[in-house]
Order: sequence, then structure tokens, then C-alpha cells
Amino acid sequence: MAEAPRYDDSLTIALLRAREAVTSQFRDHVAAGGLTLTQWRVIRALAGGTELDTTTLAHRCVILAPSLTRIIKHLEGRGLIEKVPARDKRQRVVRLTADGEAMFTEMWGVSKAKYAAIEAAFGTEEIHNLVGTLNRLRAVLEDKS
Amino acid sequence: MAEAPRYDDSLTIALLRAREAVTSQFRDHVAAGGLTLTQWRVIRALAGGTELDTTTLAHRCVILAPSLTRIIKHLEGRGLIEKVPARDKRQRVVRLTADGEAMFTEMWGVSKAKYAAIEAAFGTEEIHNLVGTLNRLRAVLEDKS
DNA sequence: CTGATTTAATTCACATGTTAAGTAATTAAG
DNA sequence: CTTAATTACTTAACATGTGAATTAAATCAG
Repeated sequence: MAEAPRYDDSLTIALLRAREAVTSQFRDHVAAGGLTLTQWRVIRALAGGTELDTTTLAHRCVILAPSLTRIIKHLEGRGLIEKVPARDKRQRVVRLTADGEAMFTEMWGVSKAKYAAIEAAFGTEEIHNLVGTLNRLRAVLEDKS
Repeated sequence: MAEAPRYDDSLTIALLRAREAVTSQFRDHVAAGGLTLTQWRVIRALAGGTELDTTTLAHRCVILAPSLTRIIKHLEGRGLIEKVPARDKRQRVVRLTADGEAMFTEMWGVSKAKYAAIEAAFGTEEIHNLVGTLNRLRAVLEDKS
């Protein structure tokens, strides 16, 4: 009779729950702007005039290529991002439109405040340490592969 | 000109990446058994003769109800889980079939070993502390709501 | 006991995650 | 220069995430 450990002690479940707890702090605000959290990560990565190709953007936002293809199509249709001609014609380089920048600016203030509230509730230092730990864990596992 | 912090410093991104790094250690193994990671969480939650209703199961596995409905249908179709008559006829109570228990037992050994490898690579104590921190973070945020 | 409310699941619609296969452009080999 | 190999992205197919609406059963108010 195999015994699984209690689920609350599982790293994968703890990561899943913690992520849900954090992202849910932002979901309603972002949804009020007509965006999903995933779309918001893309907007945010491009904010400030940044031009990025799909591969880099996918990596920074932690979105798989097929998802990003759909998201770009969607956001382009809404007029929030636009293509930029690239030397390498295989690449799709995009940036925010003026509307996209406006959307970011409008939402970023509240988003920043919500992040600050999380830091206030849990501790700025603790958050910083947690992020460091998570990144170290990731580095260790990626080396292991 | 609004300035977003570097993405590597973002808690949400760190959680996303760390979770991906951890779950990717298990994905291939679970896939070899014809299961997704989400389906595996359900199997695991029911292992050892546990009978659970959909709501409890959804909460333990961190799966939303609509997803769980589909997964139960799928796993039931594969003969891995079965319904159990419940007093409250609104509830759907399920448990593993003999095949389901066998599937769990067959996969659990390797799964456990992979988890042990993660502990060995990052440190058992550090993993334990990390899980504790993640659960505290979650508790703080859920109170804040 | 009857109707209103609440609860447990399901269904629907759309967005994203995930893998595999396909397409077009670039680079490398000969 | 020409073809094979690589690269960047897209498409396809299916599983899951997510919120809203629906259905059925249990509970509650009167």
C-alpha cells in the first residue's frame, strides 16, 4: 500500500497554490481592462517602446510559442500591438502601439500598488528572499536536466 | 514613462518559472503512463482507496470544477476511476478502480524517486522551508482578500 | 407541505498549455 | 551556386484554465 505524502507538503502543490494566491490578486484588475493575466504579461514586457521578437517575448513572459502566436494575433486585432519590420524575415518583431502604451500606463499604477500591498502584507525582505530562492531552485533543476 | 521592474525580480514570474522547472521533472514520466500532470494529481489524491467528492477533490488537486468534470469523465472512460453512490445525490463521489490503484502503484515509485532527486539537488531542508514559506504567503494573501 | 434559497455539478464559450507536425526563411556544406 | 540542415514561427489537435449560465438536489422559511 503506497503512501503519498500529505498534499500540503508537496512542493508542486505549494507552488501551484501560491501562484494562484498571488495572481488572483491581479486578475480582476487586469480583467477590468479587458485583458487576461497572460496578455498582461505580454503588454508589460513590451512597455516603454520595447521591440521584441516572438522567441524572446515568449521566454520573458513564460508563454509557449503556440500560445503567444494566438495572443499576438488577438492583441494586434485589438490595436494594442503592431508588427515591426525585421531584418530576418522569419522573425515576428512586435511593439506596443500608442493605444497599447496608454493601456499599460493606465493599468500599471494600480498593478504596482497591488504588488506593494503584497509586499506590505508578507514583508518586502521575505518576498525578495522568496524570489531568490525560487530562482535558485530553477537554476538547480535546469542544470540537472 | 512608466518603468516595469526587471521580470526576473517579479514574484509572479518567479513562481511561474519555478513551477515549470519542478513539474517538468515529472511530465515525461507521467506522460509515459498516458497521463497528464493534472490527471496524475487526481490519481494521486485518490490513491489508497480514498473516496472523494468533486468539490474536495478539486480543492486538494487545485483544479477548477469544469476541468475536473472533464478529467473525471476521461479517467472513468479509461477505467481508472469509478463513481461511488453518495447519500447526497448532488455529489459525485469517486475512487480509484483496481486498475487505477495499479497505475498509481506502478508510477509512484519513480515519481517518489524524482522528488527525492530534487531534494538531493536543492537540499531537503531548503525544500521544506520553501514549502513552508509558500504556504505562509498563501495564507497571508487569502486573509487579505 | 410548498416555494424560495442555497449548494454541487455540469455545460458553454473562449483563452491558454502542450506536443507534434508543417512552413518559410536563413545558414551551412560541398 | 545548390542542396541539406537549422531556425523562427505557425497550425493543428487535444487538455486544461476561467468565468458565466444551467440543472438538479438539498435546505430553509413560512
